[in-house]
Amino acid sequence: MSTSRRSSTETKAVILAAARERFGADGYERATIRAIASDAAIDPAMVMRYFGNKEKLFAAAADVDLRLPALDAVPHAHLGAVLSAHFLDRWEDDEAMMILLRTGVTNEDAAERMRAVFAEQVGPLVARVCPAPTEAPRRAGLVATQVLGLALCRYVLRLPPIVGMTRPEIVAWLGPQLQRCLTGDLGGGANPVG
Amino acid sequence: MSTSRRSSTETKAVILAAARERFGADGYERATIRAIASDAAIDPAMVMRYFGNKEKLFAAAADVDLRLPALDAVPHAHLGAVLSAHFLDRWEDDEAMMILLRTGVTNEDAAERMRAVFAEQVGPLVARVCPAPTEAPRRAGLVATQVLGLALCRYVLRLPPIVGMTRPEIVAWLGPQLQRCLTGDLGGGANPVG
DNA sequence: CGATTAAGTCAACAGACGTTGGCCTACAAT
DNA sequence: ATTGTAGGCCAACGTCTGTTGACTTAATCG
Repeated sequence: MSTSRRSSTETKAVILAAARERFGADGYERATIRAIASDAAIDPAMVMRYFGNKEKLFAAAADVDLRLPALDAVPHAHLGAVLSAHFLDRWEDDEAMMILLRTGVTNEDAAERMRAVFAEQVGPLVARVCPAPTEAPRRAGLVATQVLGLALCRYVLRLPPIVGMTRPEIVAWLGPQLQRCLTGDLGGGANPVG
Repeated sequence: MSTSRRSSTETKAVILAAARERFGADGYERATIRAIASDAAIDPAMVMRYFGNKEKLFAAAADVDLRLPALDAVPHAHLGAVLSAHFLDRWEDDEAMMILLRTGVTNEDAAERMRAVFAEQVGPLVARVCPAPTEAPRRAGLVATQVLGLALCRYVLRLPPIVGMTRPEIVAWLGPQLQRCLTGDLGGGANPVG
């Protein structure tokens, strides 16, 4: 058993897993092919054999799907809460999210990918639930602002007060925030302070 | 004049300016000492002479002061608006902000620095204006969430809908957001959807 | 069995990086 | 004019990076 060889697809998967972990933890530049290969207990040349390139390996590792649920059945008043719980889930079990955030800040390809994710996945969803269709892109962008801001502070910068918040606390906070992004006043009205 | 030599402090300043630009544009790893020196029209060895280290050069370049105004005279209802305008100003004319954001995502030293900025500069300010002093750190963290989320999407990832917002539009949007971070309900109450 | 193919290793390349030490060269004081 | 010194340049070091090509081993098939 210990001397048997892995199948091609198997090793490819192992490499990809190691790559996701390294890219997510270290970002694009500091995640070296040698380190990824070492994590996968394999020779660096194998990585090149299967993925051709560091860039292509990254592209494969940073493939993000938000898996946004269809929100048609959800009452509009609960959209924010549902979305915030969903984003929190995705963020905590899909390393690709962290990869894109960590590398999108330095790498233009990753930044473009991030833009595409929000334009193609969040945009259409927002379009179906927001009052004026014209406002959909901006509202999707504001959702990005909220989600990425929280993820940045909690998972990347690890600001203690934000890390210290429990999951329900975050949902309770982020829910209304997202709700305002989706269906709230965009800032044209009077000062809504009370 | 063209053959005259610069003074020590002068070149040091030139190097620092070039370093700020490069760190801000490229992040820590991709901003090479050679490139910085080239921008400053100087030999890489000079950078070492004056700053000793890449790390020390970075530390000098990433020195951030939010220059937060004293908000004691501002009516509580306008705190969000004042703060959002101030942050927007700081963000657009101090490259150190971008440096910290770009590098704090990959570099642990920069992340620590970012944490310190919000704990030491935003924290005390929030403590003086928020209802319960115990909540100050968390509220400061939430402010960070808002400010960094917006800056990330607008200046780093360049999400088109967010880039397309005018300055007044942003202040009009961010103001109430910050207001809620400072004096609003933290999420303990009932569902505030209308 | 022998031959073919797929999976994996090894050693090395060329380039870029941070960093170092020695060598100029312009200026100021003697 | 001669020295001293501080600002600046050059060439090189050791290391790490992505990447390549030739080699070795295990499984498969005739």
